[in-house]
Amino acid sequence: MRLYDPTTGQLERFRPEPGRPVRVYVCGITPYDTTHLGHAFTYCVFDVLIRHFETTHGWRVRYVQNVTDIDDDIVRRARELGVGWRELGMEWTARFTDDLAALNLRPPDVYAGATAYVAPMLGHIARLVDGGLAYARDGGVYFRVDADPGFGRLTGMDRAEMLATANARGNHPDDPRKDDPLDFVLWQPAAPGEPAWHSPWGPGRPGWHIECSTLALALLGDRVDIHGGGADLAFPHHACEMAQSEALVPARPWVRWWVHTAMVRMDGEKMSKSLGNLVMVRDLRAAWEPDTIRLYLLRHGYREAWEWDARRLAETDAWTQKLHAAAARAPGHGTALDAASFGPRFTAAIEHDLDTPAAIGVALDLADAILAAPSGADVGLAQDVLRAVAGRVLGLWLKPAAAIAPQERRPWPAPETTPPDVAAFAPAAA
RNA sequence: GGCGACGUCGCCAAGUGGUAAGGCAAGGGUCUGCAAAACCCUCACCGCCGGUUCGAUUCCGGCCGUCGCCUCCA
Repeated sequence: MRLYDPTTGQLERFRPEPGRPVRVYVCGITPYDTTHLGHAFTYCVFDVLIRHFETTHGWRVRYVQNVTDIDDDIVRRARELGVGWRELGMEWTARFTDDLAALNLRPPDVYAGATAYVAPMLGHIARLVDGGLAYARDGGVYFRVDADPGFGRLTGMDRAEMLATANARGNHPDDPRKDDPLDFVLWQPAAPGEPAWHSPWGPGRPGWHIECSTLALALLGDRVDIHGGGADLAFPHHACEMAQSEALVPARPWVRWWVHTAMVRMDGEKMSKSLGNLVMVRDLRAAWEPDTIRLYLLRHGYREAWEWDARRLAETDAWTQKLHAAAARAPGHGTALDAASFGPRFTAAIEHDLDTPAAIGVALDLADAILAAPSGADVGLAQDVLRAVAGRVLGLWLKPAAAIAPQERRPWPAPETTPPDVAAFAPAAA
């Protein structure tokens, strides 16, 4: 398969490492107000990629996704709402996974909350400190960006540029605890009343970036084949992950393939929590077939930013009707419809940098052929092809939501979590 | 400012070194008591300026414009 490699800027041939499963890590959500179309787009893209690996190539895939279940935003929002941060996170995570399961997304093999991996994170942080790559100060621990000459290379920026930019933007370049404005937090000291875990540096909670490094290292080993996420994570999140992880493992590169999905816009601006311009999957589900939502997402290439457009969604519904009608047509016993060319055409589209828009086009052509076949024609084999490409790879249900049996859905597990060491911190809170 | 992406008919959008799919909208028509639906037909020299070439919308350079990222973010 040819897949865009941001380190070379070109399409490169992807293959698994011999004798190993394809190790896929996709950065998950921070659950406090999800799931908007942007989230759905990202996870849907990786769902098709993984389905293609498993179904078309027969490769074994080990898929890990995290949940940032402890975070400033969660703590803040919980306080605003007067609910527990854990309950808030669990509720939004459940909504997220329910939305994705409704859209027929394959669950990860391991779905892990950051809080379930605090202990190994502390181990990693300690190793970074011991190695001189990080320093502890006033209860916090910071990664010394200086220590990694290649820091930020993923986005092609050099250090001076990042520094100049950060300073020009007035982004806390003079946090007294940090040696360098670009240094980032590995362990954050907890304020009184906040959830906290014990650490050698005092009560606190993990920084954002370390969680993904630790989860990937713990669950996928020293190397990741595909590390994915939204394009907005490329910097700094993935740059920081890379710096940490490559300081902890010998593998170079630690990640063989970074895959970033483009942003979804609304009214010309990125759809994001902070702007509040969100289209929620939950709301769409009330009005449209799951297949329509899936097709609508996948009709956009994963590297091309696109704009939310209700009219296009409505248009896409016509595709759903066509595909459903083709899948539901009575097979017949007459002359068999020759659909042999559609499978290879479909696969060629997917193999070309996951060109889902083109792949959908092939599926629609196939549906046209099935529907246009003479009355009584045997379309059974053609329908098998349709189910293979549009069903198993694109992940469509190929039938209305009302016809989907409960046991056909693959619910996502609740993420693993671990409660904070409240007892150790409670006195300070009081 | 730096890095990156993009700029194709009113809107959305595919695509190619040899004069550009499709959808929506619009206009015309068939049908119909009128209308709707359905079906048929019509509708673009591809941001601007150079260069390469027999020939560029498609390749290269510059410009203009839009968007994204630059420690909240899928």
